[in-house]
Amino acid sequence: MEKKIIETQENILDAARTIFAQKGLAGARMQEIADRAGINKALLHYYYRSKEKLFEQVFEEAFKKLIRPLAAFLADDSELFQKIRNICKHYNKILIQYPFIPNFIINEINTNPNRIINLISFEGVAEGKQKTMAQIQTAVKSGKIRPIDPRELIMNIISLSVFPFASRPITGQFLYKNEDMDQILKSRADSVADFIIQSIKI
Amino acid sequence: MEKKIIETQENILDAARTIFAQKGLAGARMQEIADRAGINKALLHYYYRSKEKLFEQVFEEAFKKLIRPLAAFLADDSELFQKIRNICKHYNKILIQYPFIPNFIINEINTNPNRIINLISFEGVAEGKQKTMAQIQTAVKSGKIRPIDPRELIMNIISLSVFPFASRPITGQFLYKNEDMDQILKSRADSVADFIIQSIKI
DNA sequence: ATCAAATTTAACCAGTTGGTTAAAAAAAAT
DNA sequence: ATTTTTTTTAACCAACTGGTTAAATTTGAT
Repeated sequence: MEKKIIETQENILDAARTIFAQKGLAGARMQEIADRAGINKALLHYYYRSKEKLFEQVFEEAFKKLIRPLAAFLADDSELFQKIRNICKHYNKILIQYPFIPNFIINEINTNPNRIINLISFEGVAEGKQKTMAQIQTAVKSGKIRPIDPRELIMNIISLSVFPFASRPITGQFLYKNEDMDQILKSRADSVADFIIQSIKI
Repeated sequence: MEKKIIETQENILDAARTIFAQKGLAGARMQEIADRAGINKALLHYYYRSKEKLFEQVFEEAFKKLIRPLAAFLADDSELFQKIRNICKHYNKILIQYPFIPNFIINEINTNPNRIINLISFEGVAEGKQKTMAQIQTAVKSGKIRPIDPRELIMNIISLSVFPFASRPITGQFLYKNEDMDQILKSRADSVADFIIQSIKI
């Protein structure tokens, strides 16, 4: 029995991820999620009491998928340039897999800013941030890299890693008409890190 | 009489911009838009036949606000570095004014990809793109800048200019707790251009 | 004062949506 | 074979939503 239960639960979550990411909380329909999961509405409510509960689970899971690895990379002991390469490579990999997460999160937090409250102060993300910021400042002082505000550098790394995926429906059309965007986005992994390092190194 | 009409129309559009940007097409309520415009629902429908029509107007207007200046800057004859500075400065200025536009557009195109069809092949944006891409390639060949794929450079410029605004509710919380984000985003205008130019110049 | 346009009031409607319920049926566990 | 759990069926409901209507009222222009 266990397997069937887990399978159904996973079918529901899969469907919910797709529908919520595409249409948001307000635009998603429980009936559509049920259809896509291959079950009926009654069973959907049997597993997840309400749309809101289902959404929260999907949302939190998606949020963690982005913030956890960031926290991990920021907290580790790699040398700065290597750290930058690691983050770029990892975000590229994870966003190839789940390209709709950034837009999904940004949009839903924009709609309901309260949602971020439960998720800040998250699993040592603050410590990692402090650590890497200190690392950047040291690199600046020792003359390893050009002067730059640490937070701005982190912002630039995230922007370059994430935005091309979030804006794909538009920039893909605008810059790469009908070409294989998957391939293009994949190939950015290394060049983005190079772009950043080139900018800060002396 | 004319003035009142225009004033009411503008009140409606203002309200619609705010509500649609915050909640999207699906999440917005006509009643809420009417309330915010200081009128009633009957009058709202008297001016704009349907939610969809009202939304289309707001959406198209927002889309143009981002794409037109991009097309203009890409098409003009400035020297490359100056062009980069121009785009960064202009997007910074316009996004300080309308910070919710990027997320609004990205999200709504993601929800309904058909919306982009009417808006591509837009006011010579393709020509501008070609022109600047050629300019970048020339700069690479002449040894003025390091080798880089022109489209990737354009993507990086847009990413660095736009993403900090789109992701503000999250990155603001994460990187700049409780600080004056307006001031911080404003101050990026020049440093972003420097960051890019530093990366590509020889 | 008169006329036309703008705005309000308030009731109404049909369709949709999240959610419930109870009984039956199917599947799995014992 | 019996019991328990999962799933379906199908009908139902209350709340909400976009949109309409018609009459009354206000407002501005002439």
